[in-house]
Amino acid sequence: MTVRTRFAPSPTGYLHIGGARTALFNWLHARHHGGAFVLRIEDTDLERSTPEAVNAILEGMAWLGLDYDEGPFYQTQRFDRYREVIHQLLESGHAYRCYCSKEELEAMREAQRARGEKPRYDGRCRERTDFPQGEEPVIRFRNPREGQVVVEDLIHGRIVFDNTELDDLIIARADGTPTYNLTVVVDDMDMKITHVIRGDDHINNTPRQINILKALGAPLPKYAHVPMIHGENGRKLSKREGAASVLEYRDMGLLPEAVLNYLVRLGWSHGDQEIFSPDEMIRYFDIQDVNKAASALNQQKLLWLNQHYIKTLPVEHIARHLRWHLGRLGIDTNTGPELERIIEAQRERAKTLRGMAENSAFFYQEISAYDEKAARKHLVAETEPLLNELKAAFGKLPEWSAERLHAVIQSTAEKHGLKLGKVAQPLRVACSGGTVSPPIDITLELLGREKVLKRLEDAIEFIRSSQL
RNA sequence: GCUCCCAUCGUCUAGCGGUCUAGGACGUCGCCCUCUCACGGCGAAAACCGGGGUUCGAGUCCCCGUGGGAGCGCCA
Repeated sequence: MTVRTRFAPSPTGYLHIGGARTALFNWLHARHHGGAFVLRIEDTDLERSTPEAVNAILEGMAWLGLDYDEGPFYQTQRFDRYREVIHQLLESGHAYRCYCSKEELEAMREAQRARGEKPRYDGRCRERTDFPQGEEPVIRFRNPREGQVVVEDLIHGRIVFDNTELDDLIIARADGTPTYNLTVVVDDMDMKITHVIRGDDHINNTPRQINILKALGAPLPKYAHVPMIHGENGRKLSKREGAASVLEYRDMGLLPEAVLNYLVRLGWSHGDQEIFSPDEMIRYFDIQDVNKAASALNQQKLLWLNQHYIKTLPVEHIARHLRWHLGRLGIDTNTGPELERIIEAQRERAKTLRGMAENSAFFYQEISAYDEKAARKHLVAETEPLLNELKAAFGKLPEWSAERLHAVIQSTAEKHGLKLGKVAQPLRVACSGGTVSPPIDITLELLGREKVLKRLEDAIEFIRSSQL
């Protein structure tokens, strides 16, 4: 039987890091087995679902490169089918109408809690034969009252639930709309899902879903419940430390390759290997190797991976992403050096593409203001003659190359009995606006003679005017 | 409260009864390289939650405890 997995987010928020990993594992499992990966949007909660969230999910998946073979399917478009199944369940006696009011149910739960019991529906409408007028009933699934449900989880192993722990859950609301546990079951059945890979917060839903599946006479999928992801502090994921949209990771300047690599290593490993290309992930991934314990997010490692990919991915590939980030900063890359050359010069000193874009802005646009501290230290009276001298020498250079530039800087430093840094730093501040840039000779070469001379002139002017 | 899940360095993890004086990675701390920031190189500190079993032998299996987490909605 061919493997079929699905990712079934509810569009009530953005695609966060935990959801992204669930999607990734489903995708990997399907790809590894040459099966199909289905995307299903669980939007039955009309109140909380939004089209923006749907878009964020779709966009996030696209950015990560998690392509699906079928879907996106929307549950709101399948209400007729759910109604049909609910009827079927009613007909076969696997479901019944419940006329209990919300207040009544709340009172019941209250009493159970007071007795130290687990709150659950006691089945008081189970055998009811009268049909009160007025009240619209909900439909409940008639859960078996004896025996056990055994889940053979691919990650956790055997998990056993007593049916007495389960109650008769609502499968249709009073307004006739289906609830989660019903729609999941119907969809997984109809879409012939063979492997349900989801967060382990769903473990407790599994026996209920299995019972419904059995009542429907449907084959049972295999289950794999992946551990949760916690925030940096080891506690529940909060918005600011990763629950944010994966699109925010994109905006932050991360490469999808890095995010994917980071996510796959959260709860899964292949010996001591740290770096995985998508192809390698697909080749080595086995859902059974996934860990059982929750793992905490570690931004440092994510950034390290990002830097790794910035350093090693083909320059043209980085260029596509960097251009996008420069664009966001309002920078037109036609006004300066070739982007690929910037990347070669910058890739070893950037943790994020956004940082790289910011640090490369001076190649394309004028320096709006010198870094204050840097100017105070390097653009001072003592350095003015130095800059003057360099400017004159640069102006006469027969060839504008890093080698020639380096020679000039070197000899200037020697002539004044200075270490290279004493000359390089003022130059750097004058030409880049700050104290950080690629090696000075390369920076100058990339900038071009015209801009360098102009900026030296501006710097000299700056020194003079700040002395008044 | 009840049910279920989980437990190796700060973090991600290797380990699937002997090869563990517990390996790798991020981070941290030294040293080297160096025109800035970085990259890189070398090195160091750092963990089997506790207690009982099983076994010739336990990080690895079982039980209990402790500590985390999830679920218990006419949310998904």
